[in-house]
Amino acid sequence: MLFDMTKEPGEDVIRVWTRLMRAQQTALAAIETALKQADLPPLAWYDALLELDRAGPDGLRPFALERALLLPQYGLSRLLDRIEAAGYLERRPCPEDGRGQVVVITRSGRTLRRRMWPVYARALDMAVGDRLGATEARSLAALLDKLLDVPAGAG
Amino acid sequence: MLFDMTKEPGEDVIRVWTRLMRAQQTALAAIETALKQADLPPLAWYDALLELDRAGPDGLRPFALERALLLPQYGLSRLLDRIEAAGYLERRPCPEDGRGQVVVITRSGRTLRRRMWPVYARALDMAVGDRLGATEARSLAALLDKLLDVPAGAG
DNA sequence: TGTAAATTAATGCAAATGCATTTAATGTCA
DNA sequence: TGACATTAAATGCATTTGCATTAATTTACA
Repeated sequence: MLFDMTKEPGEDVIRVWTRLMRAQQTALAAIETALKQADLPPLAWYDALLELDRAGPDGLRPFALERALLLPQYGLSRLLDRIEAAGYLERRPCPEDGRGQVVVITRSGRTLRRRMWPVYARALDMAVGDRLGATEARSLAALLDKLLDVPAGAG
Repeated sequence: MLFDMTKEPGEDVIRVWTRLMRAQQTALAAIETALKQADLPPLAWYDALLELDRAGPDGLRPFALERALLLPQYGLSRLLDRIEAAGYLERRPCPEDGRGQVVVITRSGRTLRRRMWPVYARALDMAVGDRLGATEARSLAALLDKLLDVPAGAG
């Protein structure tokens, strides 16, 4: 038999799942609320700007960003539309590939990211940091790691 | 000083946060995909139907469901619209409160929930159960608990 | 009792998301 | 080289979400 269709997730698995959903939702909501109250854009903008800032003046290809942020292709395309319209990034034609583009953060994009960070950081600390000791944080990170997709070549 | 505005989340806190986001997103996507491929409605429908099934023939008030499912008021109102339109629940006027309603699951709602469960369960096991040992699952659940809002009266 | 405040739920409208398709360029290989 | 498959990114359209407001009670209390 290829699959055991009758196997049920145990109590503990369900407990992990419901808490995972709720913990993420709660922390995310706290962070989004903090950003909104500070008149700042949503967290997704921060994530994108951080990647672009790290990438430096050479920028990033959208498909790379797509994978880094775990966004669907059309989702990223439209996120970039909005951030670009606000002036925080530029889309340039890609010299090496006529189909593609290179996305580069602007100066005001870097400024925005720096302004967002303290708000994000404080909310994150309240939602996560303050609730865990150092050992707990390390254990939790390690356990969550097991739920992430196994890197190619492993297994 | 009331707040230390300079405090930054430590490395480990950030690691916990990014993994929390990714683990939840990955597992949720796997479950939603499995449901969709089986031509079943989204997970939110399951959650609502499960609560209503548990509540039995007396049903539940929308504001109670709202809290159980952590949905915003308008979000729940519209989720109920859709599930009701599909015939899986009924909204009845509430005898004790003229403003409110009582939401009751229908027979076909109970059937749908039962049909969804094996699909949900198998996806959940692949995303979570199979990746954790029994001890790990218990530790993870306990650690995630610390991120949930402290019950009233504690602290 | 009568009036203000609070609670329950719906809804109009704008913004975001999901899906499928399209456009344009690149890669493959007979 | 030329046809076919593949990849990069955008977009039309329907669905869903978010926000603010509204409508209809019910509760509080002066």
